[in-house]
Amino acid sequence: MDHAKLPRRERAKLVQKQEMLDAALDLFSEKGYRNVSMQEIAEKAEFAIGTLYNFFRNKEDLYKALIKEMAGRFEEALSKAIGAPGKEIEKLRSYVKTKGEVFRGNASVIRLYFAETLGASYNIQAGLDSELRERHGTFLRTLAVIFEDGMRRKRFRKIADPYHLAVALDSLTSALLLLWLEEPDGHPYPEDPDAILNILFKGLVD
Amino acid sequence: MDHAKLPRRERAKLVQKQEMLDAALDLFSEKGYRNVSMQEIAEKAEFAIGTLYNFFRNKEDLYKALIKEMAGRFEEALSKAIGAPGKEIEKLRSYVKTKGEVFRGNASVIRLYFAETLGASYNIQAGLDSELRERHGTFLRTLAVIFEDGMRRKRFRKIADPYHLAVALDSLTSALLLLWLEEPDGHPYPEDPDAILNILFKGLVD
Amino acid sequence: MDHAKLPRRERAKLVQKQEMLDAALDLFSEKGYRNVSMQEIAEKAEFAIGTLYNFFRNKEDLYKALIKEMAGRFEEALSKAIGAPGKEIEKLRSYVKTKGEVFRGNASVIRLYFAETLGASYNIQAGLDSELRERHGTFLRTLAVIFEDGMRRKRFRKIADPYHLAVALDSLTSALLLLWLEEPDGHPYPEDPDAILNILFKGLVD
Amino acid sequence: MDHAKLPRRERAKLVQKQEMLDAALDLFSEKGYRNVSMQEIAEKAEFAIGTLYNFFRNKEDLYKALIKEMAGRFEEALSKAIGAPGKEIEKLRSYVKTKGEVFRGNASVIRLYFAETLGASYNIQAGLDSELRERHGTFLRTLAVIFEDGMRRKRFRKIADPYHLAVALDSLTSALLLLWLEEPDGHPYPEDPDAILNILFKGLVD
DNA sequence: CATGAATGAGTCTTCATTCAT
DNA sequence: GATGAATGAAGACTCATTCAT
Repeated sequence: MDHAKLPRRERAKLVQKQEMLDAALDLFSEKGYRNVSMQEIAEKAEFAIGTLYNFFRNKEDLYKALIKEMAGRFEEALSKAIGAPGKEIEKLRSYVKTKGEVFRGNASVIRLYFAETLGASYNIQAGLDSELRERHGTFLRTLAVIFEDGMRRKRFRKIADPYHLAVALDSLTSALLLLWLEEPDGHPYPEDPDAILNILFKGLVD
Repeated sequence: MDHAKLPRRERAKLVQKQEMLDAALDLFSEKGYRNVSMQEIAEKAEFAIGTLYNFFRNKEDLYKALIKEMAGRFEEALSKAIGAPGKEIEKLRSYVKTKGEVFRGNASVIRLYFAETLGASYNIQAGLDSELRERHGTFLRTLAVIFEDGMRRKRFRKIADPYHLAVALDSLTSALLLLWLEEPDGHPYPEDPDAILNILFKGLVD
Repeated sequence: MDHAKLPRRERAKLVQKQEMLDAALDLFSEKGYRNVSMQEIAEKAEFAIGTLYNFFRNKEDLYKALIKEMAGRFEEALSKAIGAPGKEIEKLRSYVKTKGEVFRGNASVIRLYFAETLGASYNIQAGLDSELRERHGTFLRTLAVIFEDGMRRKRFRKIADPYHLAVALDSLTSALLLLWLEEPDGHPYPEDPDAILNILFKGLVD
Repeated sequence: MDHAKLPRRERAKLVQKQEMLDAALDLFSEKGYRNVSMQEIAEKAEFAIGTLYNFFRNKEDLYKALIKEMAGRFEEALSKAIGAPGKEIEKLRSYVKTKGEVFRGNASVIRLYFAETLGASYNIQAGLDSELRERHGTFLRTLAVIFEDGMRRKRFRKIADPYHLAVALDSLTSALLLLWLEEPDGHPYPEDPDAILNILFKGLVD
């Protein structure tokens, strides 16, 4: 993120690489891995195809770098959101809010992110897949800890397994974002985090 | 759905078509749309490739038929589960239970189903996509009606938008099934539906 | 070699395959393995490139088939030449004569044959290489047996290791053929086998 | 050949050029012309690829320089061997011995040498080819002169065309060296030159 | 003068689709 | 109506060569 001190040559290379990744992200987001050719990416990024191959060993390599970067960016933002000091409830509100902001600001790539994250990718052999799941699992556990903390401090009732609660919150927000993605007008992602959180906070029958 | 009365010739054709769809489902589930060739499907189904093309106009056509059939089968089971007469709570329990059973019994194809259903498919142009979403939307609205009914009959508290509740339940169960899919031992899908439903039924803070 | 009894379909396939091999042989002979593209071969054989790949798994496969066939044809002719009953001297004469005939009748491919046979091929990984050498080694041993027999029957003097004599005759005839290949007029391969054999038969100093 | 008197700058350049040729020789010997990239050569020689192109106009140019140098080195040694004063028989012994020594000391490049020399190179268009053959032809004629001299001085019987005898000796020694190259243990190149020369010196039947 | 990033033509290979038998 | 051989467009990747720094 902070390349300020690199020699000019190195900085230029990073810029180029980013241009390639950006072009690739746009195309993959729109059409999916197998429906985008290296030629296309090169053209969109305004480089020769050979230049692409000077930066990435092959198509898969480029894709992996892309997904990792994207997933990293997203999860960093979310981790930061739940990492700030404060009560558990505030962390959850921050999570819901940030997730909405981050994803709405990157609409074009969310589908790609979910495609890789939700266990439906046939594009890449082992490796990326497992790494991504690993990371997502770690994040879920961090989220679970918040529920756990809340329970220990008697702020939350022990209504369910904390990990299940983490999964519930994660999947619910993702599902709402996907709905919004399909029909931005029909299914707005709520501005008020509590509109979502109340599903967990308040009981239907209790 | 009911082929009993068709002339023998017609019935034989349906059997053949089903054999092709079965072979295709196996392969697509395992490797994804683009990583399966028509040749492969024909071989697995033990037909000549030309015969495949007598039944399906092209690869995409075959795929669409497949996904529709699969989604139809799944949603039929779920619709039946929530359609049986009974209290709302029982319907929800039945939904959670049935979803677990149906999906665990079709592990190999769930990934494919989610890939198409969760908004991450780049395989097929428009058409299937929207139809599938339409159906899923319809199902969600049916589910929402249950929450609405419960609220109207004062069995559920009005803690949130019924549609959001439907999305919540749908996404939560799907997420848990996906976790189970990745690590069948580490993340079992709960036998007791209430272990999941309590997340909605009982409030964390209330 | 004898396809007369095959069903018509099979025979047609063999004909096609042969047409491909013939086109490939011409091109490889002229330009070498790496300087010939599959596209070129397909065009010369008047098939689509895909058809080529229906007959040969890949370029290497096609090349191997080609070299094997060619080497087989050549060595069969030579084996036959030295296999006919008769005195050792007659066998050697027959060998020298036949080698001249066979190779002069296939001028365009000799270079390719020698390239693969004389240990100078960088085209194909292991496999062909060793198989070809194996066959050539076997042939040399058969040739050596003739010298051995001659010695045992006191028709030849024991002037050297029979295997060395086989190598000598084989390499000498090959070298003369290569000279003739370069300059057909300047270096005719002798009509009279004895012009060559006398180098072995009569001693320079003895 | 003798660079001692050149200005320092010039001498340094020659050293660089030689380093490039050495690296290239290693690689070409191992993998063949088409299977070695300029990048690889540059890396092995520890120069930038651009520098390579400052010394050689293109890949073919580099290859030609290489082959010429190598062939030159080999034939110089052999010419020297048969150029020393002495009886014809001694010259031939010296040739056989030297050829064995030179080639055994350069095992890794012999294949390359034979590939270019034995008429099986498809790497280089016209030019090198003919020059190399020219030189080899010249050498063979020099060798033939020895046989001729021996005949004129009644030391050799006139059993065959002197040029054929030269070809015979050249090809026989080469063939034995190639056999040794394939299986250094199974086919040793004889220590005693007469083991080879006797094939020419003593007659099988006479 | 050395450097090495950029270029893009050229190559092998796959596979959906057609159609003569 | 079934067959499967033939087709050729399309795609991933390589590498000799150039040229701005």
